[in-house]
Amino acid sequence: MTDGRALRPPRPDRRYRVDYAGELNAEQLRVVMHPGGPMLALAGAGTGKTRTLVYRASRLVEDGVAAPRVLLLTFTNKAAREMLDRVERITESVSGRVTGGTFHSVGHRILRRYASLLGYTERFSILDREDATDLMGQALADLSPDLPAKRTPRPRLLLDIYSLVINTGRDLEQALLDRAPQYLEQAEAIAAIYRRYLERKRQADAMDFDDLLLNWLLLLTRQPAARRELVERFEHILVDEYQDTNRLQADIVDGMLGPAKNVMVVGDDAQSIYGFRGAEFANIIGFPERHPGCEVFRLETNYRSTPSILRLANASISHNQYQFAKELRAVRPEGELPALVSVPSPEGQASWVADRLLALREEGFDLEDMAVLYRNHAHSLDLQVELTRRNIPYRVRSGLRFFEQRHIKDVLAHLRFIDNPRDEMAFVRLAKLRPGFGPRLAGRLWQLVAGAEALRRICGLDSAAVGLRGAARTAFAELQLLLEDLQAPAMAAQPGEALRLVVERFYRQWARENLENAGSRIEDLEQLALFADGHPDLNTFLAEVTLLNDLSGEDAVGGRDDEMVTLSTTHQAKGLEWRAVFIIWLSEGRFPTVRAEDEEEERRLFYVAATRARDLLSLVSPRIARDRYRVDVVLDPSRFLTELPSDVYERVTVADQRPPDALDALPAGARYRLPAFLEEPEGDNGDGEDDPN
DNA sequence: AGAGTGGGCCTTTTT
DNA sequence: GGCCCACTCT
Repeated sequence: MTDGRALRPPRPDRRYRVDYAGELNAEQLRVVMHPGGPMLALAGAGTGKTRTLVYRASRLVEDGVAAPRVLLLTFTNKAAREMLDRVERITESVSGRVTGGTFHSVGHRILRRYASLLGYTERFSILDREDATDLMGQALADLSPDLPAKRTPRPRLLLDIYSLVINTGRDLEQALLDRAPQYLEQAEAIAAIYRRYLERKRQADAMDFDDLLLNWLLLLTRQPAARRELVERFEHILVDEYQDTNRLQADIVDGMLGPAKNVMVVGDDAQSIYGFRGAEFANIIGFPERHPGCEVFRLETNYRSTPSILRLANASISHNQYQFAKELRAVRPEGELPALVSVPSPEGQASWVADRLLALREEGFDLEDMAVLYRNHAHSLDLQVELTRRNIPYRVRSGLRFFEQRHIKDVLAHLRFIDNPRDEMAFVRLAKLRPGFGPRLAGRLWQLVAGAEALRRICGLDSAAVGLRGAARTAFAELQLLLEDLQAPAMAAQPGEALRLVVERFYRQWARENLENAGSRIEDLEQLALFADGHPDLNTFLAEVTLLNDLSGEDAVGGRDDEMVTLSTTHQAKGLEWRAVFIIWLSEGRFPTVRAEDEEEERRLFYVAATRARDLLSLVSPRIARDRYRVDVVLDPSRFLTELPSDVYERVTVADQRPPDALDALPAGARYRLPAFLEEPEGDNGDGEDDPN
C-alpha cells in the first residue's frame, strides 16, 4: 500500500515566508524542521513550547501540507484557538484552517459524523458533569430495590470511579481499590449500576464527556472504514501537554496514525498535574518505546523567568524522585529573590496581597501583569472580599463556570429538549421549573412519552387525562405552548432567538420569583443569546456550550477591557504567565491539600505555579486559619517551602496585630500613597509611621 | 402521594 | 452550592 504521506523534510532551497532560523533558537528550530515520524519534545516551563508548536504547524503548511490535514490536540479550547489563530496569521494559508481543539471537542466533531455507526443519531446530546451525575443517580435509583442493603457510593463518587475506569482502562476492582476501597465488596452491584447508566445514556441518545473519547477510540478499533478515512484525513498530528494525557487519549493518538506515524507530542513530565483524572505521565516517558524510531528533543532554555525564580523552581522539583533529569537554563538577567512571606492569618494574607498589588501597580505593573494562584477555589474567598472592599478589579478563573450556573442550564434545557427529544435529563429539568411539578410527576410524564417522538407527544398530551389539576394544569398548558413555539422552523437556525423566547415567555418572570439576583442572571442570559447568535443551529450551539468551559476573555460579548488582577487555581493557570505571581495558602493541609494522594503530583503543581512568574514571585503562608468549626488552628508552613534551601528566597514576616496595610514587605524605596478609597474610616492607626521592626 | 422546605454534611484539582 | 434526609403542606 502506498502512502503518499511520506515525510515532509524542509526543502533546502526553499524560501519560507517566515524566517524560522531567525526567530527560533537552535533547540526549537530542530523540532520545527524535523521531517516527521514519531517525535517527542520534552519542553520545560517557559521554553517556547507553544511557539515551537505554532511554528512547526506553519512550517508544515508552508511545505505543502493542506492546513486542515494538520491536527493539533491541546488541553483547553482557548489554547487551541490561540495557536490556530497564530498559525493562520503566520501562513495566511489558503488551504483553510488547521484542525484543532481539545481531545473532547475534536472527538465530538468526529463523532457527529460517524454517530450512526455507533448507534447514536447525529443529534446526540452531550451530558456535562452535573447531568451525568443526575443520570447516575437515576441508574442507582432504578436498581436500588435489588441492591444489597449496604450503603452504595453517592452518584458523584460512582461517576468519578466510572470515569476513572473508562479513562485508564483499569478494572473496576482496581479503581475501587485505589479510590474507594470501602466499596470494594460491592463491585458487583456497582457494575450493575454502571450497566444501567449505559442503558439510560443510550435511551437518551446522549454521550457523557468520557464517551467523546471512548467512542472515538471504538471508531478507530471497530470500524475499519471510519478508521481508514480518519487516518487518511490527518497527515500530521501534534499533541500539546502530552504529560496530561490518560491511557485512553494516548491510545486514540496511536490509533489515528498512518504508516508514516507523523506524530509530535510535546510536554513536560514535571508539569503533570492531572493524575486524579487518570492522566499517566508514564505516557510521555514511555512514548519513545511505544514508537520505535522516535526522535527525542529537549527544550531547556527558559525565556520566561528570572534566574532566581528558576533556581527556586528547580530546587523544588528536585525533591521529586520520578522525573526525567533536566535542568532549565535561564537566559534573563538576574532579578529579585522570591519572597517567602509569613502572614498571621487569612485576613492578614488577603490584606498583604492587596497592599502588594497596589504597591506594584505604583511601580508600573499593570493589574493584568499580576496573578494570585491557589490550590483550590475556596482559597480565593478571603482575597475576593478584600479586593472588593478596596475596589481592586479582579477576575476569577476558578469556581463555577459560566455554563454550569443554574439559570444558564435551566434555559438551555429547553433548547436541548427541542434539539434532542430523547434527552430525558433536559425534559425533567425544564418540567421541574413549573409549579406543581417535582421529580415524580416529571418522571411519570416522561414514561408516557419517552422515545424519539417525545416532544410531539408532550405537546399533544391532554393534561386532564393525565390527571393534572389546578396550578399544575395551567402551568403545563403554558409549557406546551412554549414548546410548540420553540419548534417553529425559524428557531432551529436561530439559537439566539429560541433562547430569547424562553427567557421572555417564561424564565424572566420565573427567575424574579424564585432566584437571588434575578437581574444579573437575566443579563447573563442576554449575553448568552448574543453568543448563540453566532451559531448556525441549536445543535452546534449546545455542543459548544457544553464543551467550552467559560465565556470569558475573547469570547465574551461586549467583553470588558479594563485591567484586572487574575485569581486562579494553579490547574487553570497552566500554560499562562504573569510578571508578578503570588501563590497563597502555602501551608500544610492547604497546599499540599490534606486530601493529596500523591505528594509528587502536589509538588509538580507547586512547580507549575512558581514557573508562571516572569519577574516577581511571592510565596505566602498563613500561620493561623479557621477550621470548619471556626476554631483557630495553627498551620505549619508548606513542606514545599521548608524543604527549599534558604538561599533561594528572601524571608518576610508580617507580624501579628500589625495594621493590615503593613508595609514592611515592600522593597526599599517603593513609596506609594494610599489611594483615597483605602483610607480606613476608623483611622485608629495613623499611617506614615509604619516602622518595620 | 407527592411537592416543597429546611437542616446537616460534604466539597481538590477539570474536559 | 450540591446532595440527602426528614419534616410539613396541599
